[in-house]
Amino acid sequence: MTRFKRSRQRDRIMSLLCSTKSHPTAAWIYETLKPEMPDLSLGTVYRNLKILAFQGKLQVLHSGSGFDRFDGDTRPHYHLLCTRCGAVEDVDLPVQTELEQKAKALLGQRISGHRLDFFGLCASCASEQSHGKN
Amino acid sequence: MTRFKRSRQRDRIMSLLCSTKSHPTAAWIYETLKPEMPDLSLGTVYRNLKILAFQGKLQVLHSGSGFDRFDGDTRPHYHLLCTRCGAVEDVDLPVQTELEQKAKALLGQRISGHRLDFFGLCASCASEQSHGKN
DNA sequence: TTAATTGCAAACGGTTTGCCACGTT
DNA sequence: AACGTGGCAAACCGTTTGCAATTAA
Repeated sequence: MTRFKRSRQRDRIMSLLCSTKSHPTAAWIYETLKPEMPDLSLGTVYRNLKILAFQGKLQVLHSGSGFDRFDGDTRPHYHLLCTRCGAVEDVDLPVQTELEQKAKALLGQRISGHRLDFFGLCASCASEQSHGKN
Repeated sequence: MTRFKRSRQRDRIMSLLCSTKSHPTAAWIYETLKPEMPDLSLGTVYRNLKILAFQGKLQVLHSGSGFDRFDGDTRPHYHLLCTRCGAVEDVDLPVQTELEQKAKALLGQRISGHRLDFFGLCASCASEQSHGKN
């Protein structure tokens, strides 16, 4: 795993990730690509996601709901985790750099980053709820 | 699972959790209690952690490092996730309520909470590193 | 030609669960 | 007596991995 060769599968996984804002799971990527790549295997999806993460071309999101999600947007940004359906939505709040300053004031210079996740309802669950169709 | 009965095992798991700030894993709890409760099983530890979480007597921390950690301190507070050894440390930064206000300004009233984790070195890894004993 | 990549299926590892005996109320 | 709980072991499920065949460079 030192010098990577290109592969159809990896290219396609990356382009799919860049074309969506849905922060997909490995299973969703697999199922989405399966029709156009009938031989694709789930192991290949996982292997390539790992390589792409290692190359810094995607972010892994450990949402806590059991399975990981993957984000083709590698810029630091925050997320909303839907407490109803598990979806992940971007929150376009500027990165709050002062949080790390405050933490450093307490713990010293050993902070290297932070993650901030909001909990609540994604757009679609919120609209369903307000329409009373539970 | 409607009306709980007390049990030796659950009481002990809870008291152990309250006596430590180490945010233990289920496996650590199991191994720590095993000497004094030789018949204890890991399944029982998991079952009781789940019940205690349901009762709101502990917090589950999805650190993202594979296994969950459990926190007997149920007050909202922040954590430092050690990027070297996986340990979890408390960060006594007051809860930043304005973060949710800012998020609500962007997304509307569908935010119900947030979690903020810092990444960096725990106290013990930081001191090892500064002493050059890598 | 050489070494990374793939598909497949088996293995992994943290967590959950079915079963039946036991303990609590 | 009624029913939650415990121990045990098997099942679960997202993810990883060993292997032989394929493919990129």
